[in-house]
Amino acid sequence: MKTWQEDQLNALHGVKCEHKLFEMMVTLARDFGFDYCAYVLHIPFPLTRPGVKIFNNYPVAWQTRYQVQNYLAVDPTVRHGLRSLLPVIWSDDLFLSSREFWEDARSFGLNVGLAQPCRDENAIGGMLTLARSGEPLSEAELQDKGSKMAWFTQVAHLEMSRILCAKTMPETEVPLSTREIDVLRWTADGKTSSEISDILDISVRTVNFHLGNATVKLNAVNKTAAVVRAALLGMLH
Amino acid sequence: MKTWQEDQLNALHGVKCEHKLFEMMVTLARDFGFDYCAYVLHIPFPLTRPGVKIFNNYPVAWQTRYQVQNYLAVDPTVRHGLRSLLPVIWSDDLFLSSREFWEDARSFGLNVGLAQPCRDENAIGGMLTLARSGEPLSEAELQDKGSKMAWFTQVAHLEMSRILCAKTMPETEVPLSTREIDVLRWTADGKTSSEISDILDISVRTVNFHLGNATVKLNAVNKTAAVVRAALLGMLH
DNA sequence: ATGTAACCTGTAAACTTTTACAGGTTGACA
DNA sequence: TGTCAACCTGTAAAAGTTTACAGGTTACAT
Repeated sequence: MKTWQEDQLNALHGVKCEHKLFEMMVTLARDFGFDYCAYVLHIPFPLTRPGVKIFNNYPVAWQTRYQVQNYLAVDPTVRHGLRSLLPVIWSDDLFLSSREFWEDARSFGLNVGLAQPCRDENAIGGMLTLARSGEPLSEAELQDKGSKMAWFTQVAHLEMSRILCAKTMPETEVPLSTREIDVLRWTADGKTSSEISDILDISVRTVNFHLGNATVKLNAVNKTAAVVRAALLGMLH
Repeated sequence: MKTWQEDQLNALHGVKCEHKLFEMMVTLARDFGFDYCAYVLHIPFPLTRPGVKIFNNYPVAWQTRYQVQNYLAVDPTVRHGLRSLLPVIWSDDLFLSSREFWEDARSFGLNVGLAQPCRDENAIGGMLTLARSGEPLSEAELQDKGSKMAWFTQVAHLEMSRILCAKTMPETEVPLSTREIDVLRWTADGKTSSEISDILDISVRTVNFHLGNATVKLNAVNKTAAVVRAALLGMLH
């Protein structure tokens, strides 16, 4: 194992293609002591059918099985990653409610693993899983690698989400005007158009005008959807 | 300097009081090689007047000066932390647009520092700054400490935000019912009550009933504010 | 058995949002 | 000088939201 340095992470910066980026992550994972590497990206739009992208270098047979059995819906690490930012280590305990899944995974040589979730400024979630067939995780290894893995996850996630956001959600790139942001912010706090017109000292018509423009820019169907998107994407901070 | 171990971070877990927690962070920062430590927590509610909490052990004279001059509004590290998750190192470049502030800070012995932002599941932002008067930051030190600091920040932030969320936003603790979440989710995607009544096969009255209950639970004034809160707080994931 | 949380439904009036229409000013920049 | 982005304004009808009122069922735990 090479010395695992931050330099190697810097190399991830600016990569254009998500597959190329994932290949680099696989190499980093190997240097880090893990044969397998998986990345799950969670784009929370639309909220009722959020997008999930999965990259992994697991055995192809397992990849197929995971999809056929729809294990994504069962996988406790994925559910964990949606609610927490703390790392989890694969264990019998973790897979209590999905024994079948866990046994199935192990039959494909996926014995030892840990997963580190993270978030970015746009409410987009990511989770890096590192795994291997052999050598169990020791306390010493966790001590040494825990924080590095969190950092690896964060850096990889920022790059992945940059690439995939631009590709799948062009509206995140459209800049809102100052007034549009003002009006959305007050709307997010529950003010009506007429209240906002008083606050900003403009007419109700103008408030609705800016709201309408922001709604179009954000590719939303009404102000509620617009304001949720803008808020989650961090445009109102 | 003691060996800086993850164990020490685990000790942060479960602390009840934010001041006690910050004291522990100061100790960790010292062991880590920095005399000064500052933590900024950003609670994005209401969006038009977000809450900011600051903890630091800077010289008292500087703390006063920072407040009197309202440097919070100028401080480029704070602005950076609101938009990015990457660390920044204090440098002439960073403070280009606020030379006065930077010179003032250095006159109080704040010469060397770096800041690491982070986010949690609830859209609450945090930023840890570590600083000292002496020894400049070397490449080797950054290599060694970068990922540890990110992890330190993350762990400290989760604890801080746990403590302060419960204290300042009791509505984050109130659990929403399944139906309330369903209805809020569809609303967040821009569906009207009558569309949702078709989707869930319930009456329009019932949709509005759940929306109303959720609005009260979330301490919001209307469904728009309710849905933004729920979404930012991660309740709709 | 009694309570409790979650769920479900109706009506009506007052208010707010959405969507058309149509028109204007200002300041920056080439 | 012309173009552009950002800003501003009006009216009116249709659709949606909010807030009262008032009533109900079901499942589960003490």
